[in-house]
Amino acid sequence: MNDVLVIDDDETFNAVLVRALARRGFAARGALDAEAALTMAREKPPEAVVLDLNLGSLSGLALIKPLLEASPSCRIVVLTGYASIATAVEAIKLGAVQYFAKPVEVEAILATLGPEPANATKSFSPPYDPLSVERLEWEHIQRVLREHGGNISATARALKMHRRTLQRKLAKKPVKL
Amino acid sequence: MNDVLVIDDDETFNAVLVRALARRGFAARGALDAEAALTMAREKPPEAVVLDLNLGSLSGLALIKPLLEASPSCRIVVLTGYASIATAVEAIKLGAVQYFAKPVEVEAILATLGPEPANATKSFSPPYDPLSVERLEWEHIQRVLREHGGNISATARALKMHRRTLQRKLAKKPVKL
DNA sequence: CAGGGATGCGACAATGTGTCGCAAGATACG
DNA sequence: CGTATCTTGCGACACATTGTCGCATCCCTG
Repeated sequence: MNDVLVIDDDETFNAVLVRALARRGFAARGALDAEAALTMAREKPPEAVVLDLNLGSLSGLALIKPLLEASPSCRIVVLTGYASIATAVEAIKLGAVQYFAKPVEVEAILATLGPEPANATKSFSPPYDPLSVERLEWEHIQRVLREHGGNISATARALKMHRRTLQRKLAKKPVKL
Repeated sequence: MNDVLVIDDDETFNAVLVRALARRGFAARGALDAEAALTMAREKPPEAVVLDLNLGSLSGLALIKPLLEASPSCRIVVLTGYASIATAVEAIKLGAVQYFAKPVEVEAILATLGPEPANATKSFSPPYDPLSVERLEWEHIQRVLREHGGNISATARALKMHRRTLQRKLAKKPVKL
C-alpha cells in the first residue's frame, strides 16, 4: 500500500509510529537521522513522509527540500514537540502539507496521509476522536518532564506553569518512569 | 510606490496601519470588511495585502483565494489576534506569504512587504521551548474547532469538555507568543 | 560549611469549571 | 407554514483547581 517514511530520532516514538502505520495497512519504514532518511528516500522514493523537526543538530526543515527532490510527489507531514507558528509557516512554505504539535493522535496523521493530494483544503475528516484536552495536557507534561530528566521545577518553568500546580497534577495521577 | 491594501475591521488599527505604511512610502488603502476589500481589490489589484483573519463573522481565510484571483501576484500577509498553528498552516496553504500574531511591529510587516520575494528564510532561531500547556490547549482547540467547521457544541463533545467551558475559553483572548 | 536549587506540603484567596436553565436564532421536513 | 431539533450566549452558583507564600528538608558543588 502507501509507502511511508517516518523520520524521527526518538527511537521509541519512531518505532511506535511505524508500527501503528503498518497496522493500518501502510508500508512504513523508519529513519533515525537525516542522512539515513535521505539515503532511504533516494533509494526508494516514498509516497509520504512523517518528519520530526527536531533531528538532533539540524532542523528537519532543511530536509524538506531534498526530500521533495528525491520524491516530488510525496506528501510531507511535519511533526514537532517544539511547535511554533514561525516554523509552521516555514514548513508549509517549503512544501510540507501539514504541521502538527507533537502530542498528536495517529488518526490525525492518517487523515492527511490517506486522502489525495488534490483537495487537501476542504476535506472533511470522518469521525475520529481527538484527544481530550485533559489527555493532551497529560501527554505533553509527561514528555516535557522526561526531557528535563524528571526535574519538576525545570519542567514547570518550561511549561510556564506553577511548580505547585505541576506537583498537584502529578500527585493526582499515578505514573512514574 | 507599492500599493498595499489593508483589510481589518478594527477601524483604529486599520487607520494606524495605513498611516504607518503611507508614511513609509507605500500607497496604502484600507478596507473595513470583506465586501469592500474585494471590490477595491478588483477595481485596482493591489501589489500586497495585509489581511486580518477576524473579520466580523467570516474568517479572513475565505478572502485569500478571491484576492489572489483578483490580483494573482499580490503578496498577502495574514495578521490575527487569535493566532494558532492550524490557521497559520491553512493561510499559507491558501497562498499567503506570511502569518503574524497580533500584536506585531510594523517593521515585521514591512520586512515581508517591501523586499523582493522575501527570502528572509535562512536565518532564524526557532524557539527551543516546548509549548506552554495553555498554548498547546489553545492549538488543539483551534484545530478541532476547525475540523468541526466552527461548531462549538460539536467541538465540545469531541473534546469531552463542557460547552459552557469551551465558550468561556473562546471568549477570552489571552494567547500570546 | 555555605549558597543555590529542588521538593513536598499546608493554607487561602482568586479563578475557573460543572451544571441548570432560558431565550434566541438556525434548519430540516412534511 | 408549523414544529421539532440544534446551536449559541449568557446569568447564577456551588464546587474544584490554581496562584501564591512560607517553611522545612534534602542534595549538590565550590
